[in-house]
Amino acid sequence: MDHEGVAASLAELGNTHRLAVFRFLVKAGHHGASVGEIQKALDIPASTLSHHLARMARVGLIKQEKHSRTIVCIPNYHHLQNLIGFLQAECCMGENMAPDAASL
Amino acid sequence: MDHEGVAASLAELGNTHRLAVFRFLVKAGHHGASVGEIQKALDIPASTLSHHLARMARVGLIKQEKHSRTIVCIPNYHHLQNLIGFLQAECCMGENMAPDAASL
DNA sequence: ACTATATTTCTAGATATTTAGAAATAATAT
DNA sequence: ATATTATTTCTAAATATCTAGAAATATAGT
Repeated sequence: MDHEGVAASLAELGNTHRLAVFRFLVKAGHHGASVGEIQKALDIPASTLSHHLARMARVGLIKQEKHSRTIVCIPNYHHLQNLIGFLQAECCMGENMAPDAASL
Repeated sequence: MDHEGVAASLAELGNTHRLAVFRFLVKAGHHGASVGEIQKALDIPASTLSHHLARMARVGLIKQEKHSRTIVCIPNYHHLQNLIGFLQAECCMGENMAPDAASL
C-alpha cells in the first residue's frame, strides 16, 4: 500500500460512523455481518449506511458478498494490518528514537 | 483516546498533504522541523500548510513551539502510538481470530 | 524607524462529504 | 402474479474541506 492508498484508507476510518461499522464488523468476526444487522445494531438509515459501506469497500477495508437477498460485509483484517504496519514503519521508525521514549 | 478522538485523528492523517507532513516530521526526529522547512521540503503554499498544521495540532498529532520568529512542529509519537494501540486492540482483537487467519 | 523574514489570519471559490427520503432493483415467499 | 424483504441508486440540501492569494502580525536585524 502506497502513500495515497494509506491516506485514503485512514480517511475512511476517520469518520465516526464508518469507524463504528468497522469495529462492529471486527467484533462480529471473520464471517462478518449483513447490512441489515449492522443497520439494526448501529441505527443508521439504510441509504446512509449503504453509502458508507460502499466507500469502505472501495478502499478495501471490507469485502461484500451477496448471499441471495442479503449482503454480508466482512472486515479485511489484512488491510488493517497493512495500515498499522505502514504507520509503525513509516511513522515510528522502528520503534522509538527519542531519549525519553520510555515515557511514551 | 475514545472513539471520537480516534476518528478525528485518523481523519487528519487521512489527507495526502497532512500524512506527508507527519511522515516528514517523524523522519525529522524528535526535535521536529520549522514550518518553513516543511514548506520548502513539501512545496505547499504557506497558507495551505498553516491550515493543515493547525488541524494536526488541534487533534494532538503534533505540537507547535514558537522560537522567536520560527514555529517548530514536533510529531507526537505518543499520540500515534495510542492510535495504533486502539486499532490493534479494538479492530484486531488481540491478533487474529479466524481459522484461516494465516491466509490474510 | 525601516526592512526582511516567518508565519498566520482573512477571504472566497471550488470541490467533496454527509445525510436521508423516495424510488428502484433483486430475490424469496405466498 | 403479488407481496415482502434486503439493499441500492437517485436526488438534493446542508455542511465541511481544500486551496491559495492578499493582508496582517510578530520578531529580529540594520
